[in-house]
Amino acid sequence: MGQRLGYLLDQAKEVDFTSATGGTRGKGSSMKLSQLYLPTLKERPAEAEVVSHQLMLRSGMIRKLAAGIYTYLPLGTRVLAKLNQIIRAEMNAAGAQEIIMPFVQPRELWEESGRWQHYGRELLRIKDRHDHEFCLGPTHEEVITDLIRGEVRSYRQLPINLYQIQSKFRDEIRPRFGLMRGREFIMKDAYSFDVDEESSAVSYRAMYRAYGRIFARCGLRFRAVEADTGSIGGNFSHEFMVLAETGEDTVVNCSHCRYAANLEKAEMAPVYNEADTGDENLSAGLKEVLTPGQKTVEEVALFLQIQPRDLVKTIIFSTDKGPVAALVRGDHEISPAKLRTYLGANTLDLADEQLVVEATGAPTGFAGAVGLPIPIYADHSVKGMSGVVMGANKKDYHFKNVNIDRDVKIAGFTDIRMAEEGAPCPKPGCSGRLVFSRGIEVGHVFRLGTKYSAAMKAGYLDAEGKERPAVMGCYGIGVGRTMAASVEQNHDADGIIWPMPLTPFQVLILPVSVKPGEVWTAANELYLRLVEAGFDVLLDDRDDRPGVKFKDADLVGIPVRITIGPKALQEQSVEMRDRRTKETKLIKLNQVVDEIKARIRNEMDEIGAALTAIDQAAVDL
RNA sequence: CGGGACGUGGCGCAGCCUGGUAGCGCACCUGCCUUGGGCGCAGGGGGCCGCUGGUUCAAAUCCAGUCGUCCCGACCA
Repeated sequence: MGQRLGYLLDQAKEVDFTSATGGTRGKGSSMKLSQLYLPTLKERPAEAEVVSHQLMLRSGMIRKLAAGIYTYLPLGTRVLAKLNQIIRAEMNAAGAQEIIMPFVQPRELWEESGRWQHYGRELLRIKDRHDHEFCLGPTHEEVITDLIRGEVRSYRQLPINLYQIQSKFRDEIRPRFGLMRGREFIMKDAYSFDVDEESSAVSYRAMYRAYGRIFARCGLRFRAVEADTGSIGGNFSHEFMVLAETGEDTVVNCSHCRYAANLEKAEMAPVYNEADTGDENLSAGLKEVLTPGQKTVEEVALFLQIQPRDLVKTIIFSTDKGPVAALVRGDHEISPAKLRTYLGANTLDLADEQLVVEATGAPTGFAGAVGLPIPIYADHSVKGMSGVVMGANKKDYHFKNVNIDRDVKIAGFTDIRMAEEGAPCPKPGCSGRLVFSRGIEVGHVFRLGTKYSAAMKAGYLDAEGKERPAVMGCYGIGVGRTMAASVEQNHDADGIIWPMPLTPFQVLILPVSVKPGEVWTAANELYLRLVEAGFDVLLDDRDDRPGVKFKDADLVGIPVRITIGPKALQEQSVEMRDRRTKETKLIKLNQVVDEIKARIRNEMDEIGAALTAIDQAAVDL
């Protein structure tokens, strides 16, 4: 585990955003490709499915050791170092302090929080030689809370915010997609402790803002969205999503206002059942109809010759507060996360067959809300529906002509359906529509409240001398995943395209020949000059054919490539190529430094503008 | 954990159905040649065919078990 300290080693320099040049301070770092451990792959490794995984393997950034466990090679490590540098700068600026907590954690701590039982098989448990039980830390709430409770006694010592950049281990059911979902992965995690909710909200806003700055400084296109808190607990959270076509998550945002949420959480302005079913007579009474073996909405709709929207689905869930039923229109999807939040339940799972039979008296597929003895919650869109079809709680039967208001006892109407693209924005007065896009979750901020501090007795004495639990927040960034997300967002058919702030090197010098001669001499002179000027420079001094070097250059994705060939050199010129735009231009040797500076400044100015926008935006959380 | 697939030189794969000599491309080594987009020619090295057991005169190939890996689902930074 000693190598973990390696994260502290930081060769990457701080990029100076304030300088007019947008360049870097001091001398740049340098490397000759012949000395660099850079095993590139021509072919796609069979194990890699997603593009970031393929490209990071092919470009020699990472190698797999076991399922979901990776080594970072020199180039990957350089990217990590730059990313970590940005994270540290922003975390420190936001008032957090860096620490390093143990990776191996004792069972007792996890029993105190109750998670030794609840965390499940994701928690990798091990025994030492004395048969004492430990786990590999999947997260560090327990350790940090233990640390704090030992030292913090007074409100005068709060607030405090501590963070670390460390490996975590989660024995994922199915690791996949390379760094996107590993079992061992690097995470930046921060924990804040405050005297009360109000102060905790201040800490939260500081982190929210810091996160925005971090991802903006990485040069990534991202969005902060409202999110569900899931099993970590708490009641308020945001996810930071890097936008990429290949993202696993759906990001919902408003076409007009700044509303944004993840799919399971996204709300819609209530739409009441505007579509009357037409033929059905409102006064018609309930009618039982035979629907042998017709279980799904599609089957029943087809069988009865109606539209799915004329049906109401009844879904049974088991929660820590007992079984409940949820009602949505046949053509709608339910969001379990919304229901769980609405109920204030800790757990909510789809009922198994046995519970469905117990609750409804019928096998799955025939559940209905009429006369159902458990609490029933319905989506807004169900309100006022009449003449609809619903399960009859009896095998092979459904009801027709159900009138919700008349026939069903609803415990509450609320928004529990999955948002749909084009639905009206939930913000009052906003006329926008919901738009969907794809994203990769790279950061998540939570307000935890006192869940852990209360359970583990991390309290302090307030001004009145009264013992109170500290109010916590926790804030994570998937560091390796952010790196992968950058590749997902920035690549083309030839390889990676690094954003300037994360790139392992800013400039690649590619002499067409390394035989003694003018080309080679010019390449070396330029190399020294660019390093002196402060750039991070890689020199491809390998004695290979130019084609090989060009292919590797594109694969690895250094943003600026300077090609030195005999013809242009006659004119005291070299070729400068922009990896992103593929623009190529001849520039004079004595212009190279200025041209590269301009190129870097160009990209940094965009980032600067994004930062300004973040700083000026109101954080109305 | 349920469903699917795959383990054959460093990488990508064929061979397996129909048992008998382990093969191709890339990479690697030597020499020549070439030098602006993964050149060309010649020579060469490297594989317990994931592992264990069974069937057989004989197993990469058939059978059983086991381990590993990947994909789809339920979970997550």
